[in-house]
Amino acid sequence: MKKRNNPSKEEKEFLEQYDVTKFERPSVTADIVIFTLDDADELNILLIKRGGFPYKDCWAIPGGFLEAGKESIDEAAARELRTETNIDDVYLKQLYTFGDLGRDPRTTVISVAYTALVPKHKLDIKAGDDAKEAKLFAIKYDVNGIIFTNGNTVITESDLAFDHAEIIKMAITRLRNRIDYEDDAFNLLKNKEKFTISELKRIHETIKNRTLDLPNFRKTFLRDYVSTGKVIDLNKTESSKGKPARLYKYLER
Amino acid sequence: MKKRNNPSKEEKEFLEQYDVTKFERPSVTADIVIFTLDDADELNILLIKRGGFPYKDCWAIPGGFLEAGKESIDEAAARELRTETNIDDVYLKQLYTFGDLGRDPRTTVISVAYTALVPKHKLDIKAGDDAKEAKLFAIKYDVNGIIFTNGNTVITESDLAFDHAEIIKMAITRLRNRIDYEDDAFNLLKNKEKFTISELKRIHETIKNRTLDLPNFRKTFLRDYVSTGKVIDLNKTESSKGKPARLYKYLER
DNA sequence: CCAAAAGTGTTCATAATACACCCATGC
DNA sequence: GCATGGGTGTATTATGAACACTTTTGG
Repeated sequence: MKKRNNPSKEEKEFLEQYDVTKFERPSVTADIVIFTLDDADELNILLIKRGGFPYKDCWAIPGGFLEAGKESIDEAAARELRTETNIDDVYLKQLYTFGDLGRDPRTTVISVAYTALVPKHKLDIKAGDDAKEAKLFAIKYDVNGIIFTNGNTVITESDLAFDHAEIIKMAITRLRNRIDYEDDAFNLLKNKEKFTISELKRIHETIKNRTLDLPNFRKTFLRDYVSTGKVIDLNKTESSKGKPARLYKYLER
Repeated sequence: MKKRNNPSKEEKEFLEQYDVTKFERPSVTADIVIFTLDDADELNILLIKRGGFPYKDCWAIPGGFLEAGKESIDEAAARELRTETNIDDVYLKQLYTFGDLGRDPRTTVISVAYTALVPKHKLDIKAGDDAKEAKLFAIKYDVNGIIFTNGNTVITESDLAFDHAEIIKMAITRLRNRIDYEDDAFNLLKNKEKFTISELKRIHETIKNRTLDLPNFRKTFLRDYVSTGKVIDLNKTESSKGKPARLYKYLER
C-alpha cells in the first residue's frame, strides 16, 4: 500500500467520525472460472449446483461474498478457490467485473470474476457452503452455443445461474486471445518442470479448438521460449510410444 | 438480463426475507482515467484536486460512489464522466478492479476503474462535488517514473491520492497494448468523420511514445481499415501546408 | 519390419521495417 | 522555385502456415 504523507489531526478526526452507512452499498462477490484439461485433453470447467436461493438447483461457477475489511478481493478469490478445490498457488487472475442492475435478484451484487488455470490432478473438488454438488464439465459447442457435459448431464447456457454464462464465455475468449502471447498454457501442464513439446501443443490445441502443426509449433516454441531462456532444455528424453520426446522445464517469471 | 425459470413460491418468500445486512459490505466506486490529446499532440489526463478527506488537496482521477440499486457500475462511470466533463457518448471501457485492503483509509472501498478516450474540444471540464479543481495534465516521464505537468504545476506519483498512480499506469499500458489491434485511436480524433492519415498517425505516435514511418503507417492503414471497409475514403482533400491530404471517415461498428 | 510419435528441412505467402524518391500545394 | 507535408515504390527481413521427409522407439 502507498504511504500517505502525514495525515493531519483534522483528517484523523474526520476518519474517526466517518459514517460507513452514508452510502447505499452493494454486496461484492469474487467468482471464479476454473479451467482444467481432462484426460481426453478437453477443456473442462468446474461448476457447482446451488444449494440455496436464488437460482437454487441451478449450476453456477464457484464464488462467494467478499468479507469486507478482512480480505482484499484477490484474497477473497483465493479463499473461494481453496474452499472449493483445496488448492493454492495456482494461476488466478482477475477477468472482469460484472455489475449490471438486477443480475442478482436479492440485492445489488457486484461480481469480480477471476480465471483460474489448474492441472486436473491438483484439484480436490468438494462442494462448499452453499453448494449441493461440484463437478467438472467438458466445454462443447452446438447450434445454440456453448454447452457443458459430464456423462449424461448436459447443461446449456440457460441452465446457469445469474449471468454466469456471460462470464464463462468472456473467460474462454480471453484465454484464447492471451494464449499466443502470454505464458498461460504452462499452467495447465501436469508438471511445469518436466514436459514435452507435444504436451504443450495439446493444451494450445484444446484452447484454440483446432489442431496445430507440430513442426511449426516446435519452431515457435524453440524461438519464443527456449532461445529466450524462459524454458530450458533438460537434455533428457521420455519414451512411451514412438520416438522418445525431449523434456523441457518452464522457468517461472 | 437473463430470464429466470419460474421462481418458486418458496424462492419468492426467501427473497422477501433476505437480510441485506447479513454480510459486511464494501463501498464501491467507479473511477475514470480520462485521456485526451492536447494541441501539441501530447497525451493528457484529467486530474482533480480533492476538496475533502481523505487525501484532501491531493490530486486524483475523477470518480464517485456507486449508488447501489439505482445504477449499474457502467452507468455510475458514465454518470461520473458526465458530472466532471459534461460529455456523453464517448469511449468508456472498464479497465480493472482494485480492491486491496487499506487502499482507502475510511473503509473498504472497491474501485472499478474505467478508461475514457475523448477529443479535447468535447471536454467541458468542471470540478464536481468533492473537487476543488479539475485540470488536464500532460503525461511525461523522468527518472523517477511518470509525472504530470500543467504549466508550472508538476505532479509526481507520490502526489496522487489512493492507489491512483497504479491505476493510471495500468491504463496507459493497456492503451498502448491495445492500439495495434483495436480501433481505440479513432476515438481521439477531433472528428471521426473527416480525418487524414497523418492525424491518425500522430495519435498512434503519442500513445506509443515514438515516431512512426508515414509510408508504412499508410500501408497498414489502407490494408487494415480501408480495404476492410471499416474506414471509407471520402475522395476529398484538405490543404494546409504542403500537398493536400486525403480525407477518411471511420465507420462505427 | 511396421506403426507411431518425434524431429528436420524446404517452400510460399504475408507482414514489418527501412528508405529512396516523386507530387501538389502555399508563399 | 523551394519548403512542406502527402503519397508511391522497392528491397530486406521476419513470421506463419503447409507439407515432405527422416529418426527412434516399442512391439
